Amino acid sequence: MVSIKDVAKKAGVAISTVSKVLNNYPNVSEVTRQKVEEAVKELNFVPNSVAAALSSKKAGRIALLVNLNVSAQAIDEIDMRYISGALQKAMELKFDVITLFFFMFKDKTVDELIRYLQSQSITGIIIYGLSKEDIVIHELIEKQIFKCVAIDAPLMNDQTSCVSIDHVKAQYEVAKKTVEENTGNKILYIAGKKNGYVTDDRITAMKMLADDLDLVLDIKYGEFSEKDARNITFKYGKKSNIVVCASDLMAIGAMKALQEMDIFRPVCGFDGTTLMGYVGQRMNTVKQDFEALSAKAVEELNNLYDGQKGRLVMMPHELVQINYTDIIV
Amino acid sequence: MVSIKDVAKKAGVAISTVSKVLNNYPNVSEVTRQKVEEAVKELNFVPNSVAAALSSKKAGRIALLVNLNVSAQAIDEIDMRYISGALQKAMELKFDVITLFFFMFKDKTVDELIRYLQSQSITGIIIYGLSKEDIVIHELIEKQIFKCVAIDAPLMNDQTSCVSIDHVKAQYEVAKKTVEENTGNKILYIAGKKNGYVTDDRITAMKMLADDLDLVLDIKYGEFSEKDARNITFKYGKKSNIVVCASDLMAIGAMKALQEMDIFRPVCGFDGTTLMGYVGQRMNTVKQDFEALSAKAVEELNNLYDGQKGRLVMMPHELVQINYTDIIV
DNA sequence: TTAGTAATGGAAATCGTTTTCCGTATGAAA
DNA sequence: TTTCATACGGAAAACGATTTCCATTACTAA
Repeated sequence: MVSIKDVAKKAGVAISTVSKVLNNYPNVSEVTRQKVEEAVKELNFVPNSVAAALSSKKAGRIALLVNLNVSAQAIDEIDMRYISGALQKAMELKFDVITLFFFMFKDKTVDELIRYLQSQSITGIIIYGLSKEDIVIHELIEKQIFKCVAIDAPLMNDQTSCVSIDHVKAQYEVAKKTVEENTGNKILYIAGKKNGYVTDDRITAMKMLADDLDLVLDIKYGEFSEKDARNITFKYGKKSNIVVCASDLMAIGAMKALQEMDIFRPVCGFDGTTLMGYVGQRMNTVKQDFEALSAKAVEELNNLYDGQKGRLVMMPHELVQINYTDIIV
Repeated sequence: MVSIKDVAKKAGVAISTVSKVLNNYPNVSEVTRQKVEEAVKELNFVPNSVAAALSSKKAGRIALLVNLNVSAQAIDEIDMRYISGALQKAMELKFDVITLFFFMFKDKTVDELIRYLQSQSITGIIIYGLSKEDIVIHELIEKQIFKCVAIDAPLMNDQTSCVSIDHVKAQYEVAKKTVEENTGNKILYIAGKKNGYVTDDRITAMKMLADDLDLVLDIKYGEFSEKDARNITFKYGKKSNIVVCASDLMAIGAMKALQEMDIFRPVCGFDGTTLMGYVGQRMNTVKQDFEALSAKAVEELNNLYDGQKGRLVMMPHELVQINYTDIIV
């Protein structure tokens, strides 16, 4: 294995000089820089990131901390897309990524979690799927030991940023559009899990809308699952004119229930996932670019490393109308 | 951060002794071992795995090398389950895992890939989603630089094991059952991607079955996607009595096409994914325990580290019959 | 008692970087 | 020419483990 030492020898400079070139330090003359870069190329040198992580506290080893939507018997396209977007961007920015799941730390204390992360020389974290009940993670963020970016959870401090779409606005818009395109003022809103940040935002939006358009709003909580939405729709669907769901998966569940009850109601979804392929009727939904969101999160983490203070980064969303045949054929 | 040095001091022994205790070396008396373990507990010491990886060539940093089924507009529950199973087991066995995707190394040479892995101090690899066309990965395996476990690809050498279900047997069984439960001898087999290891195994099975039961077999290749299966079924479904698919997702596509053509054909799937929830008709399928497969792969990698030679590890599968209502309600 | 061997613990080198700190060279200003 | 500041490059100490090799000690056998 070719090391920095070999490069130094070949270029006829000291190890430290090579390191400076590699990390874009200022105090290197153009001539030396050239020599080093040539040697790097000739030897096909790739720095050992493990060694770098060990010696440097600011080297970019980051953890992707994911809360899988396990309870929902869901097909987690969304998780996958978040992960993939983050990994791609991380590679681009030369971060090392370790993917971790919440369930791995069930019954662990913050301190245990911190020690684990430190044992991995991790200095930055990207979190998603966080709900208000995940106390340990919240404690972790508060301690500000690591640089942190939360996706879809409005948590900010000096070391912590948040990347998210405007869930209030998005939910408001998509629901408004659906209401305006149809008739009736009795809305069944199938919300997500209680105490989810996203859930609460969207409920806020629905209440605003109900106020603005003089709607009667019936809110029911459920997992982000087809099953829960289906059951809720069976119970309460008949009494309403329109069903608004907190996810596309839920929308499908609602549609299936309606179909089985042999009644029609406009249904509105959220997420814009490829699940849309399974939709049996036309529906409005909010399309999120999950890859872009998580990529942005990695970028923002990079900004934090560069000394920027934590902040809220808003990403755009898109209103789309889905029709079964649009997708599949 | 508490280091091995602190533990040594607290226990009143040398650093090397602590390391020996930690790694279960023989030459340590019971008394010393006790002292050290006590110190570890009191200080809440967790060894820094990055440092370990740097100093030791046998420390367990492994890469999970995944070929995402991107082309298929698929919802990759399967990928997710593979990854999650592997991560869990890896954590149990104290491996560090880095998750990598094939597409990250597109247009890269083997040597570049090797250098990258070495730069990460990676010594073991788990691969899945490998097709016969992924030349670089095959070269990587042949070089035997890393310990390797391939899932669903029968590649073995001293450093390489394979973990898989018996795809020939499974495909044979599930198709046979479906044929026997129904009438007709004209089978449309919607195979997976050409040059997939799994695809070829299953085609072998179908040919055997055709021979044994005197069937007329029509084989069509496609991506593991709903769309491809749907299109194929549109074209060739009518001419056959039974449709056998290489995945559940494909089975759904086939069913939808049949539904749209307003004809009925028994359809048989493969995988036993939660996609089953979307099935509109009863179907037989092969249930794979993806988590168990990838967990086994990690175990097997561990065996390789222990000096075992590469080998083939067969995992069990299960024949199940799915009905829409079984799943959702 | 003595020699020889095995069990045990410790000192120090090593892994491949980063980073601090210091010395020298270079140039400009006096 | 001398002086001083600045730019540059190098030596060496981290980082936190593992591992080799050597020095004890303890024990057995003669």
